[in-house]
Amino acid sequence: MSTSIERNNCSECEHRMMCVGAAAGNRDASQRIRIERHAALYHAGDAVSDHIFNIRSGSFKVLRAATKGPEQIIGFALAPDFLGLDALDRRAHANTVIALEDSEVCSINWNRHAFEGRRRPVMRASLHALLSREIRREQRAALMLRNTHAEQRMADLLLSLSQRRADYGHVPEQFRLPMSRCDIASYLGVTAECVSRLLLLFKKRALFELRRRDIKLLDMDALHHMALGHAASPGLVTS
Amino acid sequence: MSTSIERNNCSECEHRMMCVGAAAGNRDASQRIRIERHAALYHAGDAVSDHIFNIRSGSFKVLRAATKGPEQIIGFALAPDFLGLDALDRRAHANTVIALEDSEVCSINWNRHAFEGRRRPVMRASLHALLSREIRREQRAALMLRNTHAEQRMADLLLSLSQRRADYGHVPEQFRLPMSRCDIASYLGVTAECVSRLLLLFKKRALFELRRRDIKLLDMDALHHMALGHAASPGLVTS
DNA sequence: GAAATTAATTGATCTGGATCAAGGAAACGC
DNA sequence: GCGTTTCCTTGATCCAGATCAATTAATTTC
Repeated sequence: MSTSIERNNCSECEHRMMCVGAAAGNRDASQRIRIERHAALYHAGDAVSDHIFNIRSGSFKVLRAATKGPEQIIGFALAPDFLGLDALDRRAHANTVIALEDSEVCSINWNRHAFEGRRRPVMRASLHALLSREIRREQRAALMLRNTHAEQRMADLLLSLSQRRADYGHVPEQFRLPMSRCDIASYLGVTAECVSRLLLLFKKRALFELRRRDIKLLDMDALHHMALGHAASPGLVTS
Repeated sequence: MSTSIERNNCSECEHRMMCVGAAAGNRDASQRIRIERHAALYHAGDAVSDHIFNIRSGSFKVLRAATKGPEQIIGFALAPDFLGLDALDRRAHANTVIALEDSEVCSINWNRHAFEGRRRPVMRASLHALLSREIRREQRAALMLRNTHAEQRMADLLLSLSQRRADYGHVPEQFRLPMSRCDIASYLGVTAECVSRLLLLFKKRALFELRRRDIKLLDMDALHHMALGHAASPGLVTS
């Protein structure tokens, strides 16, 4: 459960096209940080530095230390997502971020690059864009949660994960779920039992193949249809 | 259903302490816009100008034109909230914003003030802060929706409305709900019937007085307790 | 101000998912 | 390797909230 830090040369970084750090054109804009599975990038209550984090590889869960009972997962972050955008004006983080697998992030001093120097319009535009996009992403997540049927939520999550892989240039229909069933349940606002049964049901309907955490989507159209709330067929119990 | 526009002098504006427009110190940074009840500030699909909107009086509902069925409400906005923060990097709005009562907003050209001139650190800091805060607000809304029990969600909404009034310097326990039961239902992700029954139940438990849309919170502690998921007593049916 | 809409309430029934309760299967520790 | 822990699955029951159906109360409209 340790982290290691090293210098990073943004101008040679493979992500420079989509990274604010690189947009600043600054060679030492960022540090690369390695985080082991189950380790935290930061905890709720930790002091906020002027840094945001860009995921280079791996995945994370973002969670709120629950007032009651178990942790509540408020999101999953995959490369090339950003973390820490919700705390730019805060002294302490409100959420905890845990690596779901061995991961790497770039740490970017946004404050320095946004304000220092007289003109960095690209950089600033990127930061505004990032923040605005993050707002839309959260809105979308909330929309998903207003679906009363767990089926719709699950379909939405799977498609979202698939889409994000596609955006990153990976094959969208086959991947490994980095999170546990329990994490999925918490994110969707349902119980773990419900997740288990839903996955079984979806498998029976041949929407995907699933073995442990390896999934291969077979019928994306049906998933899309389902995510929009058109109940496909009977329910959980019936089949 | 019309809107009227007039010039606004930020330096004399009563909201200048909490407004980015005023932080820019620019006299003609903003326009004041009056919007009648039921009129739209903007519709999904409308072109995005370089403006964000600061609510000076009144209230709005933010909704996504639903793919299926009726509209889905993704949020309520009250003075002194901002609108349009989710579209800074977009050409078209994704959401529609409708006034719940006759309202006034200031329209602020953020792009101009963020980039033009060589130094407006306060202004930029404000915009970043606004965006970051909006992300946290959305995260909080999503957290509310992960509560499986409608009771918790309702309690959370009422407290949120109350809190926002308190933040704005108004009396927190007595106010008028600007939105319909139907809007509340959509926002909470439950049916209108459920909202109606919940309000009745809460009233029976003496958590508040309610006549039409005028509410007076009596037991804020109980509401807080409930919002955290500690079921107060029996359920909807029993009492 | 009466008719026509629309919003809100109330009741009865049904069901999806929670909850309670065991088992089984990987991963982890030594 | 074996035991331990954690994760996941499966079954049975129950209940909160959806759905269907009607009635009542507010707004609009003319």
